[in-house]
Amino acid sequence: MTGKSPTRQRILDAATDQFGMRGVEAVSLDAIAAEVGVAKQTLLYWFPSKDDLVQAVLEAAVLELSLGVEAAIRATTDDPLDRIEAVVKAVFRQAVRRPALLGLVRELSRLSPVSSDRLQAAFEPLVGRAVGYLGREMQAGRLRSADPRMIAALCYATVTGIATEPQALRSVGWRADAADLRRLRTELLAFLRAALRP
Amino acid sequence: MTGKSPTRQRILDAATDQFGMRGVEAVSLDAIAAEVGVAKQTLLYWFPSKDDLVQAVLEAAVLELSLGVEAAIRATTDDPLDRIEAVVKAVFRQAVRRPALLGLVRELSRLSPVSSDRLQAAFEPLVGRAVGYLGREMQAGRLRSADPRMIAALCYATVTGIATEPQALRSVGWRADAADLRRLRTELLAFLRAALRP
DNA sequence: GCATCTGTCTACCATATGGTAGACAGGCTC
DNA sequence: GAGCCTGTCTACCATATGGTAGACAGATGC
Repeated sequence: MTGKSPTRQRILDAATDQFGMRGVEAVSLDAIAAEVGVAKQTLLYWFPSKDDLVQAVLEAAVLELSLGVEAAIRATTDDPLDRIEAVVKAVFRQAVRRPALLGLVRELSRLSPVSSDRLQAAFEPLVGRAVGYLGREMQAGRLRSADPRMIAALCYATVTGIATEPQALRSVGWRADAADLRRLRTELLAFLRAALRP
Repeated sequence: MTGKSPTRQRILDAATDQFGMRGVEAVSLDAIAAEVGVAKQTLLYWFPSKDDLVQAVLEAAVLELSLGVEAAIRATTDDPLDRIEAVVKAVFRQAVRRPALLGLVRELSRLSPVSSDRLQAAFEPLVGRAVGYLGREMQAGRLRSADPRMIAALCYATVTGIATEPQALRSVGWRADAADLRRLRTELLAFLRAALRP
């Protein structure tokens, strides 16, 4: 009943990937079960309904993202631009390791208002800290002065957009290999630095 | 058989909205028909299959976006930052008038490789012009020098992210009313100017 | 007046989907 | 070794979905 069953974990992983890449409503329980190599009823044994599965996926994803970001923040200097760079790199690292993670956030935010509220509540601590931090650094003159909530939104939109739209980005000539991804990350960091410098 | 039937147009509009907001696979033909106030068979009369409807929606959306952007470009000065601002404003205007338009692009890019290729082909002319333009302006020293393809990707990701994720943005304190949207657009323009200035 | 065409509808159908009921195999307790 | 718990499965079921077949009402042409 705890979270330690390997079957449960494999279901969670597969669901995260498929939900994030194709959308929650577009993925059937059968599809997830087939990918795991298990009967649908096994899946419903671990997660009594699709909604339970979605919620479990959400919690795991938020935890994973939060831990990665917090670790990145702790491991860097005090300079806000360095910190932001560290966070972006951490998010990118996770997006590479598991491309569906950030897409999942968007998918979940579009389901029901209930689901959207759950998502917002789950991310609130992380977001609150980020907005507070940006505000203080702006006041201290170490970042271009602006509305910190809006800047957080812009950074979020840019990073998420880049990290989750490989298909869409192909239409602007992006090649979707590792080298291009690295160059894109480099450009993104330069872009953010240029936009945020005081 | 031409595109002038009002019923056909209403179906197209409703499908654009629903596909863009909820995802193509998550929207049933019955749901679209119900919103239009028509029987599903009427829908299948105008668009023989769901895939036909998706393709028609794609073509109409690309046309609409392209026309708006081209008009904005023609109506502005030669300064690249002004031009970019005009394009962003045009895209925003369309995103406000029809919130699903940009979301639709992302949804379509995730369906099948076939659909993704159609999308890329449809946007190629517009994107090609934009990348060429950015490259020339960078060479002329009127924009910060960088890889124009990457910069196009970043601008696209930022604008699309902002314009299509109102739900997700609520988690960073965005309020989703008209005033907040205007402030967000203002910040976005300042952000882009700061990032692109030579 | 009558045939044809156009646009919409009702009646179905095969399949897929989320979910229920319950069988079964293996291990644990006593 | 009898009973129970755990994890997985097969067999169903009600509903929703994309799509087909064909009826019907009104306009058009001759």
